[in-house]
Amino acid sequence: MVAKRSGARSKGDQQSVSLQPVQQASSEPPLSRERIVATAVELLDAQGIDGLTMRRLADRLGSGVMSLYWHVDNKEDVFDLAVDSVLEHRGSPETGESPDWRGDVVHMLEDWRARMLRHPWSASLLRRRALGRNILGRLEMLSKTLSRAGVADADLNAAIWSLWNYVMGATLTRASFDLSEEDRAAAQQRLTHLSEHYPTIERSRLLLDNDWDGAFRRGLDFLLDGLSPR
Amino acid sequence: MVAKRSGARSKGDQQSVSLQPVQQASSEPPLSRERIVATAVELLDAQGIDGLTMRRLADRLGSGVMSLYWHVDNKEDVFDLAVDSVLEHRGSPETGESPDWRGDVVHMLEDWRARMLRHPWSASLLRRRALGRNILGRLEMLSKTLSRAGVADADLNAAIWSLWNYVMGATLTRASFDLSEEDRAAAQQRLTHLSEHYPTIERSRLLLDNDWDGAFRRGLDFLLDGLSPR
DNA sequence: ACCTGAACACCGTTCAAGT
DNA sequence: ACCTGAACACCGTTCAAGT
Repeated sequence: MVAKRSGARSKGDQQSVSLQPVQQASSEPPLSRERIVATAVELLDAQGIDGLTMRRLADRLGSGVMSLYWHVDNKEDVFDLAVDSVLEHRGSPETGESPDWRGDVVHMLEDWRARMLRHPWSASLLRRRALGRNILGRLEMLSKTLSRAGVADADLNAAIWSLWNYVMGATLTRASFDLSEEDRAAAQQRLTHLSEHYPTIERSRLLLDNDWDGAFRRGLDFLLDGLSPR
Repeated sequence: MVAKRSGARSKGDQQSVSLQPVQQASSEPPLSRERIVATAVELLDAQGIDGLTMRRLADRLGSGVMSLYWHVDNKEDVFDLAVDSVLEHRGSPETGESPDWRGDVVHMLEDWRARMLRHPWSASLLRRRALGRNILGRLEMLSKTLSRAGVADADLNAAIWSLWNYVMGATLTRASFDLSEEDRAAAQQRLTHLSEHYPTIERSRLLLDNDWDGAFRRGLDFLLDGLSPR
C-alpha cells in the first residue's frame, strides 16, 4: 500500500525506453490485491464510475477477467478498497501536541476533501463497508483532537458525525455538481427561465457561485464555532 | 425474491370495469412522463438502485422497453426525475411570517431528510442536473428564511450551502451506512479486532451509536449556533 | 405523435477445468 | 495456490419500421 504510483505498468517505463524490446513486457508483476486496487483507481480516474468494469480492469492488468476473483470478492469489494486507498492517512505524530486544535482539524478535513476531489468518484462510494484503516485513522485523529480541545464526552460523537456529514456533503456536492460545464449551463438556463419563482436564490446567485473552496472553509468555520467549548 | 406484481398492465380494462367510478391520479392507460417517474420510484424503493433497469421499468408499465425512450431521454434522465419527485415541496404560506425562523429551518430540513430516507437511493443520486422545482423551492425557502432572520447578504450563500452540505452528508451517510444489519456486524467486528489502533473512537463507541435522528438534530444545532447572527 | 422488436455491443459472475 | 475460457443471464441504446 506504500507505492502509490509505482511502476505497475510495463509498457512505458521511462528508464529503459530506448533499449527496451519485447522481452520485458512479459514481466508483469503477479496479480495482487494492491495492484488490482491501484489499477482500479487509475481506471476510475480515467473513465469515471461507469468506466470501471471487471473486464477492463483485467485488461489493464494483463490478466483474464476471472483471475481477479481469486484476490477480490466481487466488484463491490473493488469499489470499497479503492475508496479507502484514496484516503491514505498516516497519523502525523505532531498532531498529538499542537496547541492549535482548530487548525489541526481544519487541516485534516481540508486534506480529506482535497483527496476525495482528486478522485471525484470516491465521494459517492463511501459506504460503511468501505471503512478501512485510513478512514478509521482519520476518525481517531478527529476524536482525539476534539477531546483534547475540551469537547465534552457527551458531545463528542455528535461533533464528529457533524463534521463527517459536513465534509461528505460538501465533497459529494462539489464532485457531482461541477463535473461538466454542460451541467452548469443547463442549471443556469433553467434558473434564469424560472427566476420569477425563485427570486431570492436568483438574486444571491446561489447556483452560480463558483468559490467552492472558500464556501467549504466558511461553512466549516460556522460549524466549528458552533461546537467549540466556550 | 418477492415477485410482487402491482396490477398495472392489461391493455383494455380501464373502461370495462364499470363499477369503478373512482378516478385517481394513478391513471393506467397511456404512457407518460409522470407515470414513468412514479413507477421508477416504486421500483427503486422495492429493488434498490441496481434494481432499476429500463426493461423492468417497461415491464411494470406494461409497455415495450423502447416506448420509454419517447418520453424520457435515457436512464440518467429517469434517475434525475425520480430524485426531484421525492422532494416534493409546496412552499407553505405560513413560513413567510412565522417568528420562529430557526424552528422553520429545522422543520424543513428534517422533512427533507425524512423524505430522502424514505427513499434511501435518492441521496446518492442528487446531482446538479437533478435540481428540479421541488429542490429549488426548498432552497428558495431556506434563503428567504435566513435572510429574514438577519443573516448578512455576504454570509447567505455560505450559510445555505453549509446547511445543504450537512443535510446531504447526514442523509447519505445514514442511508448508506445503515441499510443492512450485516454491514453493522462487519463494522463492529472489524473495529473490535482493531481496537488497539483506534482507542478513542472505540471508547466512545462512535461506530455503534444508533441514534441517527438525535445526532442529526444535535449537529444541526451546532451549525445553526455557528451561523446565527448574534 | 406514439409505440415496437430485433440487433448490437456490452455487463458480472458461476462453473469446471487447467497449472 | 493461482489462473483460465466458455457460458449464462442479463444490460442500455440504435435503428428501421409500424400505427
